[in-house]
Amino acid sequence: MDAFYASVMLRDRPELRDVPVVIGGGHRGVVLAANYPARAFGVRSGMSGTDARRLCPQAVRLAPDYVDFEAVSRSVMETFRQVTPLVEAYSLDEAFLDVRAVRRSQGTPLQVAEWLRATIFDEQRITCSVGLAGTVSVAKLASRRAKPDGVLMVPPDRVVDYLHPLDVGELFGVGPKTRAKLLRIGLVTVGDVARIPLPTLQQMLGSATGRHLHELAWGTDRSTLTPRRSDDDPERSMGAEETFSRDTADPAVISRELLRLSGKVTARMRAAGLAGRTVAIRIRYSNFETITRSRSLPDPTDVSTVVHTEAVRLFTALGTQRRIRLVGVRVEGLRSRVGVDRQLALGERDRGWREADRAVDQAGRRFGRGTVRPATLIRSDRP
DNA sequence: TCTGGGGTCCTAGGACCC
DNA sequence: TCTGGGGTCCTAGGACCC
Repeated sequence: MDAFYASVMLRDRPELRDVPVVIGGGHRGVVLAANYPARAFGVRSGMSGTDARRLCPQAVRLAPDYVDFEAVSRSVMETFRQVTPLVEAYSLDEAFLDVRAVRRSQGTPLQVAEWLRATIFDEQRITCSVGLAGTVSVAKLASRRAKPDGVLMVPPDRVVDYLHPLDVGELFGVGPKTRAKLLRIGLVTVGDVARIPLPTLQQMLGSATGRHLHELAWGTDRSTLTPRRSDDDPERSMGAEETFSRDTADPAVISRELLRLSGKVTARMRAAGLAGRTVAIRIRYSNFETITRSRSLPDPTDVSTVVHTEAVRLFTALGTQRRIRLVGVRVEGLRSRVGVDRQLALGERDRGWREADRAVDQAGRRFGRGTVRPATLIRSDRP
């Protein structure tokens, strides 16, 4: 989708369509999306709200409506699946489709692309762009170049000619750090990188990363898709984090926030039927220095108290008195909860907290999320 | 008043095991 | 007397993506 969040929010606000609009970027926040008029002022997603206001003070600022974004996303993904089941959802607003096998039933890739764009515009009143190519990363590059509201095809025999003049930073997976590293040894274009011997790249970037970059430079990365997370292939991790509106060094406040985040994460895990063994916390100090600490438990858990206790233990072990900007809780090593329940019951390590969680989940489903929560979270005096 | 929140994958070193 | 090679798991950090 083109400027997804902005496009969705402007569907029913035609009067804002031609003026600069920024989604997000409130207090301590970053820009989540900017419409094209705002981009003309240099506003980009990911930039701090402060910078965006400096570049374009007259922009209209809107708060994101994720409920709407998710609804549109579901509908768009459904449209994709009308073409083929081989859809790899990459984010809320982006997916890869393998259309090799649907030529007879649905038409050429170009025809499929135009059908998708027309259908999505009819149903959701937002525009999108399509890149067509033989591999995931080249298709991704092509779609970026097709924006806004366009289609670009890069046939296999034209891939190398297309890629090699580009700046390496354009490659899907090459960010500022890698680009700078390559620049330091005089590699500017994708062609420069392609001509470097593979072992040299691997020595510089590590074996897997080096190989991957080499593939990207020749347009030979993967062409098969992994359609969907399944029970055999669940999410690897789930986490929640939040930036305080004011930095704090108060351990009670931090512990309470860890409790809130642990509850949020484990609720999502329980809803997905997942449990995990490794609890990780993330701490960002006022100077933006960010660290993680993690510990693996003997058995997987989805119990909020177990995760919170471990999170607090990890934080306490830091022994820090520094002011903190952000805390986060993440559970890694997720697997299906099937078979985990019995093991926990035998150990009785969670002493009824599992049942408490279940009751909270049920109350939440019936009366709204957060209806029942730990008493310490009722007085909401987080800074 | 600079710098969100949700993820994935890779690297490197050390412990540990056969 | 001098100590291999292969593998897994754990932890911390980092790069990248939307």
